[in-house]
Amino acid sequence: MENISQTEENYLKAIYKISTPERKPASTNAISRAMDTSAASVTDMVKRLSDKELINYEKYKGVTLTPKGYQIATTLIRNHRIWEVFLFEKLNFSWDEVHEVAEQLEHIKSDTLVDRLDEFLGQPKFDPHGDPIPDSEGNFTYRKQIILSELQSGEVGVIVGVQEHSTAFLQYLDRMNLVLGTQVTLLEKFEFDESISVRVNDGSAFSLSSKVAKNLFVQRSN
Amino acid sequence: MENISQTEENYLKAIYKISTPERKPASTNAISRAMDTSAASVTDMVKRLSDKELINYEKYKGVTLTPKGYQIATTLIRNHRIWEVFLFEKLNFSWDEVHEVAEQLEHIKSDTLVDRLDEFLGQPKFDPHGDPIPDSEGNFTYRKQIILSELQSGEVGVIVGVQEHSTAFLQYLDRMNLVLGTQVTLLEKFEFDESISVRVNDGSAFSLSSKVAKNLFVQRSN
DNA sequence: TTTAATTTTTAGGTTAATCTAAAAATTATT
DNA sequence: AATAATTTTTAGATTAACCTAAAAATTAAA
Repeated sequence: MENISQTEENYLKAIYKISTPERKPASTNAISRAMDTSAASVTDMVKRLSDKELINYEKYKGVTLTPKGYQIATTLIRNHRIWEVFLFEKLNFSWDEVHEVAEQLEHIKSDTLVDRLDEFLGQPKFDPHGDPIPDSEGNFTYRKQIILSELQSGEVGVIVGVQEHSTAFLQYLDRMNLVLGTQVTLLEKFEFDESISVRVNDGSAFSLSSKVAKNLFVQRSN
Repeated sequence: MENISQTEENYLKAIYKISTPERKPASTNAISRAMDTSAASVTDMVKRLSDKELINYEKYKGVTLTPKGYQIATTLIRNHRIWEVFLFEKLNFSWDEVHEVAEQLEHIKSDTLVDRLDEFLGQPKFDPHGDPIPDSEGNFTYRKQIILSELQSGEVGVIVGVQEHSTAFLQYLDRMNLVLGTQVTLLEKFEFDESISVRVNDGSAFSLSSKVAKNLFVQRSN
C-alpha cells in the first residue's frame, strides 16, 4: 500500500460520486467541475491515480474506480458520515455546519479511530442528513424512501433525509422545524405550481414549495 | 490572516518547543533535528515564516516566535492535548496511542470545533500524560510538581505526569500500574545506582530504576 | 459526411517543500 | 590571533499539484 495524499483521496471520492449514480465512467470535465480545478490538472492527476492502480483510465474514455480505489472512496464516505454524527450529536453542531469539518476529519489516518468512534456513537446507520453510513466493507444500508411530493393526499410519512445538501436549504428546514423524524401528513397537492400543503407533528399546517417537496425524503408510515 | 500550511504549523510548534524552555532563539540545527529535515530546508522555511511575520529571523542568529506565531503554536498545543483527552477518555485509546492521532487532529481548521470538544469533555486542565492544556489565550495552568526522586524517604506523592513521552516508557508504566493519580510512598533511596523503592496504593512494594524515578512527576501529598 | 463545437490531452510554467553539495559565517581550540 | 571545526546559508534540482494556451480527438450539427 503506497501513500495516498489527501488530494488524491478527494479525487477518488469525486470519481465515486460521479460514476456510481451514473453507472458509467467519470469524464475529465465532470471531475474538474467537482474538484474545482482545470481539466488539464485532472488529466495529470488521473494518470497518477492510474499508475497507483486506484482507477481504470483510458485516454478520452473517462475513468472508473478499481476495487482498491472503491475501497478508499467508501471508507472516506464512512469516515465522513460517522464524524458528522459525532459533531451533530455530541458537539451540538447544526446539520448545516457538520459537512465542512467532516470534510477534514475524514482524512485522519488511523487503523482504529473511526471504528472506535463508531462504537462510541452506538454504530449509527445514517448521518444527520439521513444518508446511509457504509460498513467497513463498503456496504450501504438501503431504505424504502420516496420524495415527499410522491405521497398521495391523505398519506402520512416521516422525514428521513434530504436530497439537496445546501446550507440554505438545511437552514430553511431548521427554521420550519422540518427535522429528521418529523411526521408529515400530505393534505393537498396543487397542480398549478406543484406546491403542497402539509400538516406536521404538532398539528400546524402550512404549504411547501415544489422545490422543498422534491428534496425531502420520507418513508410512508400508513 | 493568510493561509498557514500544516507543515508551517509544525515548524511553529517545533520552534515553540525549542525556544520556550531554553528561553533563547531556536537554532537552524535544532529545528532540523526536531523536524527531521535538512538544515537547508529549515533555512528555506524560516524565510517564508519570517515573510509571514510568524517568526523573527536574523541570518545565523536563530529564530523566535512573534506574538502571531506564538498564538498559533499554543493553539496547536491546546488542540493536541484536548484531542488526546477525548481519545483517552471517550474512545479508550491508551496513553501511548493518543499522540500520533492527536498530531493529525490538531490541524483541523474550525472556529468552534475544539472549544465545543473542550466543553464536551468538561474543560480538562491536563492531558493524559499530565501536561497542562493552555486556554485559548495561551495561558498554562502551573502546578507544584517535583520529580519522584526528589521525594525524601517516607514522603508520599501522587503521580501527576511524565517527563519522557516515549511509547516504551508509557507502556512500562502501564504494565507497572503507575498511572496518573497513583499514590506512591518513597521507602528508600539507594545511592549506589540511584534506584529507589516505593510502596503504591494497593500496598505492593517494589523498586524503580533511576531512569523511572527521574521521569515521573509527583505532587507531595503529606 | 464534412464542418463546427466540445472535450481532452499535451506542452511548458509556477509554487511549496524537500534534497545534496558546496560556499560562507560563526564558534571553538590551540 | 590563527586555524580548525561546526553551523548556517546558497545554489541548483526534484516532486506533487496546480495553472494557461494550444493541439488533438471525439461528438454534434448542418
